[in-house]
Amino acid sequence: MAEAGTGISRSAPATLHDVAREAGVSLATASRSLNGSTRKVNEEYRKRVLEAAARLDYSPNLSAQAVARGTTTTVALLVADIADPYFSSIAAGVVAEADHEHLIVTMAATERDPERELELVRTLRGQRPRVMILAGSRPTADPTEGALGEELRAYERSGGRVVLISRNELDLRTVLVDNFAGAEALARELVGIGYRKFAVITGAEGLRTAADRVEGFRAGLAAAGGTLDDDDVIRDAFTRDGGYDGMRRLLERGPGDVELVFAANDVMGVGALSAIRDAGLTPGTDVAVAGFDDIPTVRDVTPALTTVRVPLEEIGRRALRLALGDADAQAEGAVPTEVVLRESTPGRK
Amino acid sequence: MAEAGTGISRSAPATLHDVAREAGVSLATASRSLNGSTRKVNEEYRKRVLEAAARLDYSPNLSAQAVARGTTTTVALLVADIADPYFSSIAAGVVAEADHEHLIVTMAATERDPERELELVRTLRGQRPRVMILAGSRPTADPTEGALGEELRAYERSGGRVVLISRNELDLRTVLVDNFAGAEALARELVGIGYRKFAVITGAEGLRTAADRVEGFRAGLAAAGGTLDDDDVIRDAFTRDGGYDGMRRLLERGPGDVELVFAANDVMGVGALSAIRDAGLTPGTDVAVAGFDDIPTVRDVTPALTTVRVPLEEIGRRALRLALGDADAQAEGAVPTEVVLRESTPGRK
DNA sequence: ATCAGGCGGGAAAGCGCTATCTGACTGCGG
DNA sequence: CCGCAGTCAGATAGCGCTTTCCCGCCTGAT
Repeated sequence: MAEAGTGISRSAPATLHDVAREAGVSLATASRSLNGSTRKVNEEYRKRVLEAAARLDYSPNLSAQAVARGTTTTVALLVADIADPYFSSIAAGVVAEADHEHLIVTMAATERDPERELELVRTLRGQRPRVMILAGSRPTADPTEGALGEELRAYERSGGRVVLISRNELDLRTVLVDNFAGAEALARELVGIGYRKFAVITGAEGLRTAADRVEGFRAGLAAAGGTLDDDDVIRDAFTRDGGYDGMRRLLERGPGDVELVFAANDVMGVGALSAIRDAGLTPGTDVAVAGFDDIPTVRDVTPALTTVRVPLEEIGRRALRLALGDADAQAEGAVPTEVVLRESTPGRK
Repeated sequence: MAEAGTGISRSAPATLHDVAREAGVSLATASRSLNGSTRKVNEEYRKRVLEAAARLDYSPNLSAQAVARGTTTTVALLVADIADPYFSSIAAGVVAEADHEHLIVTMAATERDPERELELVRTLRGQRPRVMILAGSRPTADPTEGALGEELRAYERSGGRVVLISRNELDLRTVLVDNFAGAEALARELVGIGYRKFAVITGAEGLRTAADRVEGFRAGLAAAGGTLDDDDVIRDAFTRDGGYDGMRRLLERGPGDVELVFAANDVMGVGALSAIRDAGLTPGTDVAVAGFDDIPTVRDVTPALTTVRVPLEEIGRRALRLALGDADAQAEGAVPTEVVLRESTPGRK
């Protein structure tokens, strides 16, 4: 077994064949004892196989099993950016649930590039994952959208399950977050505690999630009596730096009479807080800020950020359950959200 | 091809066989044209194969390739907690570099449980990944350590590559972070700007990374002239809540004369800031705080947290390069760190 | 003309498994 | 005492690929 040269023995991992030989049984019996089968195996034989496997440190080759069985134990997860707390929280949920189902998660990052996303879906299809979860919305008017839909449908036709998170552009299973209702509720509450004049910082035009949040916010204001001028809707990257930048631009336009800025997600909100501070103002007091998502950090910034809680990890879990055909997950509607008022929006009454 | 019943045609994905038939060539030629080979294929044939593949929307079955080639394109990544910014930043680096090398990353979370870690390593070995990256240190005196080492060594013997991140307990390739030097430098700088009396909040005893940071900090103080009483070293969970809790305990002991609290990582530091604030004090002014890692959020908390920058994403990239035998990565020593002074430690001179 | 030698397509032998099929052996009713 | 159904180990035919190996063909040197 030892190879000449290095002196370090380099042995290929034990195969089922090795185990069978070591145990003195047939390949079939070894397979049956080690990896469940409907058939019964004599207790004596099974024991011998298990011992042999332990002795040889046997570990079944998942690729070979996948080929033979025609099905894998893999879940593919696509996110925009792994380091973004929004996505890493979702990912944590997916991984936790996958682990529970004895599935393995493979992960890739689209970097918010639709072309890359398409490319990744193509590559990951090669794995024949049981499930494919796509998180993070893409521009509504994306030229590759058709191709992506085509690709995903082909994947479903071949037995795979696709689940989208918070994006229903494509006609596929989706874990829907009620962005509209959440933002609407937020707007009402903010008006309720005395705010009247609002501005919004959001992502690029056409980002579904962002658009829903802004629309919901608008609807809430309309109903409750707040105002939001069209040119007080600032667009920038859907990231922390985008939030910082958007806020800076807003402030540069002169103080104006904006009382509260709604950032379409928390990372932008956090960036906005910093921009306000860097401009020499006091966030909360001089300009109130609210976000969306309730990522872990927002309770630790100062002032703690008012936001709409989205149960991110639960969404990840639910996405996987939905893909696996869990009846409950199917039945539930959009994921409920909850307004969380904190110090970044002190009451004005 | 269409199945009766549902009316929805459900077709298995095209196989290489299908492509070969469609193109009117042999399996071998199809394989050679689609997935590189040393051998040349007639341009005319190659074209026909490529067209046929496109027409059938062929996607090579990676499991089958893995079985046939005896090698995969998979990288396995183990982290303690995916939602923790420390790990998600590292993961982002690994994924980015993997993508660059056309490798696929599978990810699992140990939840900081050594038994689970061992279990996961066993499972993931079944994938026969080319590389296995373990991030996050484990207790030095862990009973399963021997078993883990055994498992990893067996994996290496079978041709795999293990890389550890910031933990060198096991005799394996490691991306080492110079925790000691970083903390030492931090201590010197803090003494330099006027601090004298310190406390530390760190993780459970025996956590290598945490221990190195505390030791380094101590060494720096010893050299520069600061003091740190033994009972001013608080231990708690190595998480945000652990930091909060540790700080709370420290404050409950009465104000004392501690000027600056060094938290062994940023998430603890952020928790500590919140604890200070919740106790009615002003972090930075009443009690200064410093952390370690420079995770993205720390520049957005108030006061912005003084810390030691660790290039987390770069570490992830480097881990993979190291595993793949990149000469540069081999040659480089420990990852350098850099002290970043911010408002949480205003000068006292 | 002749033949060595490259070239490149196709047949087929695996890769490590699972699942179907085969057949030896049991036990039981008639 | 025969036959028949029921068990369960073992042989074997795949799964979707890659990679020899074989062999016909064309080239070009002799």
